[in-house]
Amino acid sequence: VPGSTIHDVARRAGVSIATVSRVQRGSAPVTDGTRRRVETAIAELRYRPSRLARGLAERRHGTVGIVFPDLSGPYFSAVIDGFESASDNDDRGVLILSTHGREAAADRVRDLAAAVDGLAIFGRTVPDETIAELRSSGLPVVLLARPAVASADAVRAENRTAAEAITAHLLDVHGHRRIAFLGDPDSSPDGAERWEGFVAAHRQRDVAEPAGPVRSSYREQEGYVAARAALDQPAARPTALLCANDEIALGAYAAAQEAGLRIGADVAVTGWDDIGLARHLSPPLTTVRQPMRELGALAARTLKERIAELSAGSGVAPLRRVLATRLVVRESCGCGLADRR
Amino acid sequence: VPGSTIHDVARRAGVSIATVSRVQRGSAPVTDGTRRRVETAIAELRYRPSRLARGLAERRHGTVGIVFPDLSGPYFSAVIDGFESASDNDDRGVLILSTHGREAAADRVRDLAAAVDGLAIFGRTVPDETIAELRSSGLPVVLLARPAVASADAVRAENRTAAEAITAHLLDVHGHRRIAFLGDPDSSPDGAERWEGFVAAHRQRDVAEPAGPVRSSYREQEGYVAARAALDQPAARPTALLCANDEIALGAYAAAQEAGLRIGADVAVTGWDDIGLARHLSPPLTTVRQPMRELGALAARTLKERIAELSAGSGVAPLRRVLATRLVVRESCGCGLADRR
DNA sequence: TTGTAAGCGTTATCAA
DNA sequence: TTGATAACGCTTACAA
Repeated sequence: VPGSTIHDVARRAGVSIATVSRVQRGSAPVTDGTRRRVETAIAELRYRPSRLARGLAERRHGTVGIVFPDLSGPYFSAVIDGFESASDNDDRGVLILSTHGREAAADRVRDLAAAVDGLAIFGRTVPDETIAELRSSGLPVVLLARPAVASADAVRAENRTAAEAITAHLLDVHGHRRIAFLGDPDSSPDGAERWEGFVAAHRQRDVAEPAGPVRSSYREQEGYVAARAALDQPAARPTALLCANDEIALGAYAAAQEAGLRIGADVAVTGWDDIGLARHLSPPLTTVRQPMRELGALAARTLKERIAELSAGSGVAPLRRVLATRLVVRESCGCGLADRR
Repeated sequence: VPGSTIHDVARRAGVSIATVSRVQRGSAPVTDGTRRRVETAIAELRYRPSRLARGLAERRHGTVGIVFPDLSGPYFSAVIDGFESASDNDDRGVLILSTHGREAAADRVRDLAAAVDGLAIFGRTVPDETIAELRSSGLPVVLLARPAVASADAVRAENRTAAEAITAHLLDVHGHRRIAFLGDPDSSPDGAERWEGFVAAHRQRDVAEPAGPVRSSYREQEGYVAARAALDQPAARPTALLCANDEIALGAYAAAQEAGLRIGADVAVTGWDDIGLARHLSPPLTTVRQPMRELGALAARTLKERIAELSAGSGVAPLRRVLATRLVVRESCGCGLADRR
């Protein structure tokens, strides 16, 4: 019985559509007999209320959205996983959008915004003004891995201190004096903060200011190219490569091996994220672990709360949450060299 | 001006709502002057038609859905990426749902079905009858990595022949006679077919029938446990581990190393999927590559076509598409041992 | 406890 | 070229 409506059910059960509505959402008392008749009709007709119609009447979509710059790679996948899991408990649909780095993103995001009760927005996918606009229309928005803006909530993972820590490790423990930063401070807020921490660690010590970043997107392929370029400086070849994420580090592994350099011994390499593969590499990758799944989950929970508040009508200050990250020392930095096979 | 409606715009522009609708969707000719007034009003009010209302009137949701058993791991993430990319070109929202292996899945899927114009369903997330029910309600459904059912379209990657090929490689090239299959034929159609190919390869040759599968989910952790169990048979320790996916193989790597076995030399290990990390392992993993991103993209394109046909009203036979997979021989099977560092 | 009817914000059909 | 107005399928006062 394809696409039966509330009217079909009402007719079949010999009641009004109001009663059907009451039965199926339990919003008001209904006599046992009536309820049974309605339930039977619902079952027989396989009736499911139209989400569109219900949403229109209730003035809510029953969905939340999440916007990414890109969907590939373990990082985003972990965030989605966390976001979906947390939303799911709340029986909300999850709409997902990737801007694919396009410029026309703002428009698609506005489109998406018109289809959800709340929106999580990642990094630099849309300009600040779009976010402000969304907020001013009353839509709950939580920002991910991105500086706070307007009255939107913001959750992110700590970058600066961890970047200082990993740089310090290279500088102090292993005595490196020429470390190259592989990544792009301009492409993402995360990248910028990691770069800052990197520079700060140098300044806090009495060592030469580091050279500018060797630009690379977060992809392995570009990481490889950047690492080659960095390593191809006979005069001042860096002795360590601090990569802005693990995928870049992967590219660096390949480049180093090609150059006949042993990772850990001849050149140190570090990553960021601690994706699943990091500990399986040889040598295992020293990196910074960030709680990606938790990031997504927290965003979803925050959104849920805000949506609830909207009807409750309380006015809480925007959330600013920074999740802890932690240095994971393995062997690619040069630690535990003796253990290497 | 939060949440202005078509009426607000009409009032402001001094026209009827019908005219606003015509202007903003270009469905009928409108005088230049009128158009301009309406456009101005739209801009000033930042008007965006409600998707709910529009959907109700147009009888379409403007979204497609995709259902997974699980969202973690590189495999699903690649499929999502492909699916989203292909849907995006069509300006459709993508609703994503993970059943998390729960039994109550059917109900959530039916829920989701009430919110989309088409649905892609993965593996064994819902029972056949649910699929038939969905189809009979007229909803376009495409099945992923799953046997065809009812009138739903189905796309999947080839398993059996590839499983035969990789088993043959182990049997013929490397002369193994005791190969353990790590995975669970009962948990997914893919797993079942891989197991069948594995057994078939044995039967086609004059070798002993393989032992039953060593059960393992597709997770690294369980793969590790299964590999330990397999390797812990002093009497008849297998000389090769054929894993149902790369993550299980990862667990097998750990187990083998723990047992003091050199992978490739003392024990062969093979995987399935060719996830990014496979070639970065040491030794690099011999596996079967399947086009995961393409699988998702094809599902999305198929859905799009079916949805278009629905209004056009043509009645094509359900699609049955099997994407090619291919054996990727690296070193974990024992090949190129001399090159090993 | 149940029914009637007024929305919810669009699209689309008819007239004018 | 424009404007009324009837759907679209549901929720929810308000009456009975």
